[in-house]
Amino acid sequence: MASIREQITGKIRDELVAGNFEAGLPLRETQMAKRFGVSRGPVRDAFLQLSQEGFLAYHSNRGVTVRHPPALEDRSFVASLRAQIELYIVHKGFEKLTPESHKQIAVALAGLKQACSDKDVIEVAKADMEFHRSILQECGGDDFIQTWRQLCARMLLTYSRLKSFDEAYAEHEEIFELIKKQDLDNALAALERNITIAVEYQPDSENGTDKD
Amino acid sequence: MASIREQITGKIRDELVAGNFEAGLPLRETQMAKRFGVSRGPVRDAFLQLSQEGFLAYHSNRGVTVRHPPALEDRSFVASLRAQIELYIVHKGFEKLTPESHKQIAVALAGLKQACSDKDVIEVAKADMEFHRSILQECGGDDFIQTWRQLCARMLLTYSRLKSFDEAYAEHEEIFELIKKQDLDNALAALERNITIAVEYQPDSENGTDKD
DNA sequence: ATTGGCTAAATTGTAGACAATCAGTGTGAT
DNA sequence: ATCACACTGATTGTCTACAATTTAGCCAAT
Repeated sequence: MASIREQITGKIRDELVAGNFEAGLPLRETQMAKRFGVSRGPVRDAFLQLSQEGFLAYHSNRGVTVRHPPALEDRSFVASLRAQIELYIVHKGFEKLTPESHKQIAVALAGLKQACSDKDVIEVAKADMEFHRSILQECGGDDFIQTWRQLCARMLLTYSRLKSFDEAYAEHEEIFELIKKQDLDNALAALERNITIAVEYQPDSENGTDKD
Repeated sequence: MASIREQITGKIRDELVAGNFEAGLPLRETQMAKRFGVSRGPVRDAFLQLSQEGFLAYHSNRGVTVRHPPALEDRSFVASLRAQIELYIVHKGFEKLTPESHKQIAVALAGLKQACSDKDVIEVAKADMEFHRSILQECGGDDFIQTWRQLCARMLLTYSRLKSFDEAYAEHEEIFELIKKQDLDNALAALERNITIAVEYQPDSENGTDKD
């Protein structure tokens, strides 16, 4: 069973991805603790972790605030870094994939399918990441997952998929099929398209960050 | 004045960079708390933060262990990502640099000079990072500094400069001079050389990481 | 009107005690 | 001999209370 800290971290992260809190808004330890019916300790830990993950900005003695999404001009660079990491890991670990690996990825893909058919944007965003994460995991990319997560966090703060749910799912299914067929080159190309295309023509225009 | 958590985090990080703890070694909250004469709270926070920074590996209910350095084959990729971030930020913020910015960077450079003349490897490593950090800061790269830090952490776990202290200093001084001269192209080239060259021909051969 | 410092409320930072969990060890049944 | 299971010591996870810090409002002095 997951610890309270992990549960709290997940719940707050979900709300941040969902955009329930506007950028710059301060989150109070007491407020969250009361809301989830726990003490401030785990909430504090969650705030610290989410700050490190890039969702919150931490200010000494003044608490945390919801971090602003990256500037418009930086988003494609973030996507580029993320794509490079995924391509590197998949390229490196492609050989090691077993039928068991495929099964794990298939589970994640099924989650995405469900989320898409439910038309639940937040669940789609989470399932999208989980699909990619499972691939990285199976390719033995543990060493880079933390950095990858940070970049994803930056992208998730502005998540708004342009494509229809059906198209979104189809893209990922294609990636999975190419992986199963062991067609490395086309799998990498499909991955790259999927990552970098999502960042174009974002409506949002906020920017900046904070740090003490 | 810095909070206890920040002080503890810094001290432990220094020791990790210094290589005082071998990879895989578990660090105990009680042990560190006693050692620094504080309660477990701040130590716990420090462990959590250092885990996110990439220095420690966190295991649910079982504490943290010193993380293994990246596999030999991955190190140049880490360096490449780090270089891309620095080049991107400097390229983007070069215009914004003011005489005051130059002053800030000069301070960091002076710190490096001191560390080099003291021939203190750990201090050099820290001053090296601080020099680069100050440049990124002045170029307005706050948004990427966290990710940059993670990559640096991965590199620092195997820090062992091949060049002499004098050469190391000279490289950074050159970067600074080119920045002052506003020679963007050569500054970027010098930066890239400085970052990517340091990673070649490392003796170490440890690898891997852990995650629960 | 503006600045400066004082006070009080809200909030984060730290300490210490207790609960939950895990790794190892020994014991007994098969 | 081997496996299952309870027990124990060590360690992390959580809670509550208290200390330190910041912020905002107020009042007096210029």
